[in-house]
Amino acid sequence: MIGDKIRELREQHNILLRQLAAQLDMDTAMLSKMERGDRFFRKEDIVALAKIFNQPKQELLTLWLADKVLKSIEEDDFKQQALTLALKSMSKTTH
Amino acid sequence: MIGDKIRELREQHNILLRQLAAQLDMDTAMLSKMERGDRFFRKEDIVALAKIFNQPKQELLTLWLADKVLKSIEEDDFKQQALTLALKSMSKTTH
DNA sequence: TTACATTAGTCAACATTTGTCAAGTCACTA
DNA sequence: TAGTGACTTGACAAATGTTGACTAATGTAA
Repeated sequence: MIGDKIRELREQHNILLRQLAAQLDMDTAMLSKMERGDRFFRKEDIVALAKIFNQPKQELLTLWLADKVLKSIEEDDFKQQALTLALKSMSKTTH
Repeated sequence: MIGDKIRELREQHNILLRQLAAQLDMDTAMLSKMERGDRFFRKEDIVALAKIFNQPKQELLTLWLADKVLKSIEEDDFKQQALTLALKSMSKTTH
């Protein structure tokens, strides 16, 4: 999800994995895995990427977080209800 | 959240921590922490608890999962948007 | 083939979570 | 007051998970 987005942006900008990886100071293999959803981006990387591609930081971070959420409940049924419940319980405590 | 629920059920049934812990084959200290939200229940424990207290499994698991979700995004802004997004992206892929 | 981009696999270092134990608090009451 | 039972807490090691670096494999175009 966030990986797809990053790949899309990278391709639009005609940048190679290796080049982008260099900009983020990470291993090419690592970035490949991240784009493919095998590994997670670090938050700082997302921020850096927003800058590099001139995207609203919040949009990318939201995508990234949503991935994290989905991963945390991977295997389960009840996902939907749990998310809905989490959302509800959040709006109670967050002003 | 799920912890509160379990504690509530346990007290309604007049069972001691130590007794319930024994039924779940775990340390009393552990169960205490779980009820108080310091530690996570394992999924199997929730299932066992549903049986013990004669509750709909799904209801308890949903509470439990929601806790997991909330924990996975603890520190962040964008929580709400991310959850909403996760929810959306889920309903697309889940039939 | 060669050259280059990407992906897959492995592994140790590091981080997080878990379970256990002992000591602690609290409320009650002999 | 001291003793008891229920529960909580903190410290720690063991178990488990995650990360990044590296190398090997695969794909692809010339």
